[in-house]
Amino acid sequence: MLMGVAERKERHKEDLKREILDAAKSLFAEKGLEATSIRAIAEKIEYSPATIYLYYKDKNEIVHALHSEGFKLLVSHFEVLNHISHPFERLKGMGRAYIQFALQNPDIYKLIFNMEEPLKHVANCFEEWDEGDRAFDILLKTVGECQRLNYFNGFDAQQISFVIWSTMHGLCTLRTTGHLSHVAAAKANEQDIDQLMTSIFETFIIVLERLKS
Amino acid sequence: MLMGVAERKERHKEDLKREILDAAKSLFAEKGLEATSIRAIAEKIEYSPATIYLYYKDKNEIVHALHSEGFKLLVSHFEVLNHISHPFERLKGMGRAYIQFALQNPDIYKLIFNMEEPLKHVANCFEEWDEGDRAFDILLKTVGECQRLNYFNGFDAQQISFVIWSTMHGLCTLRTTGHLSHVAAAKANEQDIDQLMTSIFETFIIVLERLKS
DNA sequence: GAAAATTATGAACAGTGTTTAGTATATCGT
DNA sequence: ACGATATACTAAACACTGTTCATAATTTTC
Repeated sequence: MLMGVAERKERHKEDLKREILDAAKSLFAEKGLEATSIRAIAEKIEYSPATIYLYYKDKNEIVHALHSEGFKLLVSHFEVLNHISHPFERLKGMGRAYIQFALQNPDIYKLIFNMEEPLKHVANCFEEWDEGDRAFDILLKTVGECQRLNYFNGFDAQQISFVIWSTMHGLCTLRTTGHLSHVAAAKANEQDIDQLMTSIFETFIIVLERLKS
Repeated sequence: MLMGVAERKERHKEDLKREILDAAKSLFAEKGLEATSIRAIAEKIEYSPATIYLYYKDKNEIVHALHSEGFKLLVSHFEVLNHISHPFERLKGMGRAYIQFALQNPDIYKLIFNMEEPLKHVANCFEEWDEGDRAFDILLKTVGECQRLNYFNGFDAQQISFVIWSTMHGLCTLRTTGHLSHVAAAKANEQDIDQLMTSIFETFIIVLERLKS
């Protein structure tokens, strides 16, 4: 077999993996995770269901591929903010990026955070969540830099980082599951739900700012 | 038909509903939500799968019954704290109760919060989430009382309530999905995960206390 | 005890993820 | 160019799932 041919086939193979992933992503976004069948993905890319299994071991592997991709996207959103020199301003930017990511990719967000990962594969887990750890490290580092400017005085950087992550994650989760909208509606708060979310975020920022001594 | 007989049958019917619910709850806790089949529930109570459908319309109705029960349990955990006169102490108690509830009933917790409710039934939704709204109202009221003691000065009670809910919910969700453990492990923080969670909670309490003017 | 109403079920339907045996297709050495 | 070989693909089946429905068993009523 010629060298070039092998490459072309390899490329084609990668292309099909991408096609599968894209089809899966769009169907997940449209119908949800559980409601999307392998057969539906296969039909979308005009292949037999069995073909999917030549490119991905199972449905979980597809989910994890999207998981990994989603995380890299989130981290890339963070890295854009590196140019902001003031760490607290950067922290604010990260919060906004986090919210934006959750709102723009609600299904990927749920995929990443709201699902207990299949405990099985250990090796994979490490690889996947390296991204997660990196994201947390960026947060931790930023909080540390803030402390040198007298933010979060007297607090442990890691603890504060966990609190911040919890708050942002909780807010996004309540939003994407619809619970925020529900309670807001019950409180006759008819304003735009995203505006409510933004104002909650801003309140949180003010809370954090008050921790500056 | 005698009057007493009708009552007895009605009681039996209620008993079987309970049996189904208990079987479902234990199986959900053991195997998870999606992994538990109607057939498995039926086998556990030693009835035919079809029988389940004489007592519950669908699997969703079973889930919602547990949902409703779980919420009432949470609210009851809150109401025990009514005797605490100092509102901020009561708020702390609520936080602890919330965490305890999430840790002791992780599957019910996920059921309530981490699932987008089937959008279908409107009437049901209202009933179910009355409990949710009540829980939020209790929080809101407590925050309001705190403000009269100069806590959260200059903040809107509703906004602060949402921030508090977000933080607690985020913390519990990160815990029950295993993400907290993962990142903590990566940070070589080998201490007990529940202890970590408690200390994050305490840090959050200190943050809130700093908002007292 | 017979009739009527209630309660329980076996079997089936349409769907799921996944495996396998077998078929096309493309590449290879000659 | 052709037969052999390796690759890519798929139809069919398996063991599940939630759910329905006609039928059977049981209980209650008269």
